[in-house]
Amino acid sequence: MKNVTIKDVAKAANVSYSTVSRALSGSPEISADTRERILQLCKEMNYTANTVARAMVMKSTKLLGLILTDVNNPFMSELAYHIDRQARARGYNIILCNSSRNPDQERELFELMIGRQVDGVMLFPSGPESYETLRPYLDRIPTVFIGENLREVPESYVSVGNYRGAYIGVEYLHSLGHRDILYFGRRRGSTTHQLRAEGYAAACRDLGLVPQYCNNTFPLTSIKYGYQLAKQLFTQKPAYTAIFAATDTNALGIMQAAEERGIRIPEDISLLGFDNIRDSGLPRIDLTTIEQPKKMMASMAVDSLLDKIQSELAGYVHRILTPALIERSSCGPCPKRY
Amino acid sequence: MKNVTIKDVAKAANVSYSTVSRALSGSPEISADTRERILQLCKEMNYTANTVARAMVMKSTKLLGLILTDVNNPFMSELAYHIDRQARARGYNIILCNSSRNPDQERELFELMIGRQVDGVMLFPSGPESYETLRPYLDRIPTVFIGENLREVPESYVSVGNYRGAYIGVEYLHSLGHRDILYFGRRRGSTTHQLRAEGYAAACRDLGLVPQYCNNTFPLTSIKYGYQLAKQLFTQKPAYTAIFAATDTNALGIMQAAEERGIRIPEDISLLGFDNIRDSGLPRIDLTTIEQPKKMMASMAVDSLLDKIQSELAGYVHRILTPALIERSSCGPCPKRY
DNA sequence: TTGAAAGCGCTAACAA
DNA sequence: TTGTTAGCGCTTTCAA
Repeated sequence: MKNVTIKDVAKAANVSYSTVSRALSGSPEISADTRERILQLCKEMNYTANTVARAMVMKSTKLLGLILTDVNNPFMSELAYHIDRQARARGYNIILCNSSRNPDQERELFELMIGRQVDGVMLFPSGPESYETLRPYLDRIPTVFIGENLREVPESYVSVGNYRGAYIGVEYLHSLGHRDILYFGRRRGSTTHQLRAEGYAAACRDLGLVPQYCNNTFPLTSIKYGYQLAKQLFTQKPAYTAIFAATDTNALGIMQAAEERGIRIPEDISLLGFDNIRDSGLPRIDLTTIEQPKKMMASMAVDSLLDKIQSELAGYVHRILTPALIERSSCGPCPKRY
Repeated sequence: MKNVTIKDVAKAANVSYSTVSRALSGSPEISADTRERILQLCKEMNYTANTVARAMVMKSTKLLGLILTDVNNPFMSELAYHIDRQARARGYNIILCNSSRNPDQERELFELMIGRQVDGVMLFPSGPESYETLRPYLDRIPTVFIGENLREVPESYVSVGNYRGAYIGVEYLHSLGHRDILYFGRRRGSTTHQLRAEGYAAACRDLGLVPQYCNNTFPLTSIKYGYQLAKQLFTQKPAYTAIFAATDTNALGIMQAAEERGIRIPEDISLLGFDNIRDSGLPRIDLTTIEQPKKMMASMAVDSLLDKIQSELAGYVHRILTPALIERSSCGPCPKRY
């Protein structure tokens, strides 16, 4: 399994190994003749440049760390896919790690990334406190936060306009005739949730609606918790004709609870999600939702990070992408009475 | 952004840098005194060992390549999650790449992995021909194939018992009273599909059933193609009471087409899938299916690969895991008449 | 128990 | 245009 090195090629070509290096790097300080000869030889000998050795002297591994809470989450796996593509297009590869939403692991992973000399890291923070716990590392390695909106924080991030997304969601439901819209699943301690809830509240105010909430008291957001919350909610008589779920996962939980209870969507109540995870487009689910432009987020995250790496500037950039409404079949006109 | 090196620590501790190296590596050739002192100093100075430099001399990066066709596929993202966890538990990290089912990219990625000196690679092959096209690399770098069953090939792989899974699927439908079972979505050119179809055929033979097929003529398997196929299928009068879909994605497409046509599942026809992707457990979908034990596959893949790396043995291992039936709500007793 | 020195495969400055 | 050499940060002989 011993690989061919630059020296082996040099010996075979009867030149010094720096000449080989020049041929490979496309340096102009070499005759076209020898270059051709050497390149040819490299092919024949099956030479593959040792990226690790190069990284040592170049002080750049062309490796980017991607720390997600869980690739298995459909939102993040989509992000991961596009991040890989975009990074590769720019000559970088990805080291993927899952923090499992564990702040300790998150810290360990940063340590690990630094040891691995990655050129930068993209982080899907496990919570709003990640910024604090990772503070010591942030000026040791270029970092871009992604997904979770870290408001007022002097670090680069890319995120969707959560406030705006919630706002247009309410506008949409209002345009369908709904006047009593329940906001479902707001979770304390998540900046993203706060922003969405604020957007909802603002839209209600502007449209003259009375905000109603069903808050998520669980420590995180998942279909299961959404289901449990909704099950409880549905024991009470509804004072709303539409539910705006804080996330698609919440919406999926609501769907399940509604089905069990014989509540029809959208005939009895309209249901609007947020995120547009892959699941939401599945047959039988077909959830109307606010889209996070994941491909664009991935692009922006990689670009921001590479900018940061290349410019060595100490500054930061917040990129907020525009959310869009995806109309499917879970929202309908407001029923006459309930 | 300059990182502290072993030399900096040595200078501060007033020892040679090989002494620092010893302290860090837990070598016994050092007094407990100096070790403590140095370790303490490392902490204070925020020293993080440079893994790249270590890799050069150790000739091991502790990095594993993971080449998937698409992390965004729910089956693969689940695999990726568990592979990361298992690899990390054993001191390795993952470089993730997507081949997008493109054989050229697959080749390039192997080249890339070799250049990066990964200790081994796990490959979800883009097709049965991957084995051939990647042939030249397979003895340059330890490789384990995963997911797609490469029958009769002298390379290590981990896979599920596809034949067996299809067999128990038919048995299950038979036990519900079904006698006319359509096998849906078999695709030419996929070994996995061949094995499943053979298992189906064998079970039919053993149970005295007449096999019926609806083959997938598209170049790959997806919900969309499953839907198109099913839409076409449903224009004809059914001669079956149950459909065994070759994959869960096919089954999801069938569900969509059935819904459009007013065909109820499982009242009118029973539907059985294969894979147990995350989608299948979603509310409203709740597909009965044959499970691929993904966590176990991930474990086995990592373990097999590390075995191969450590033992330097030229042999290969095929690990075939046992599939299991996951009962949900898409299969029911055979209706009296149709 | 510690230090000195070689070397991993490569790039780049300097010489020829 | 080509060769020589130092050095990236580390591990590991070999000497002291």
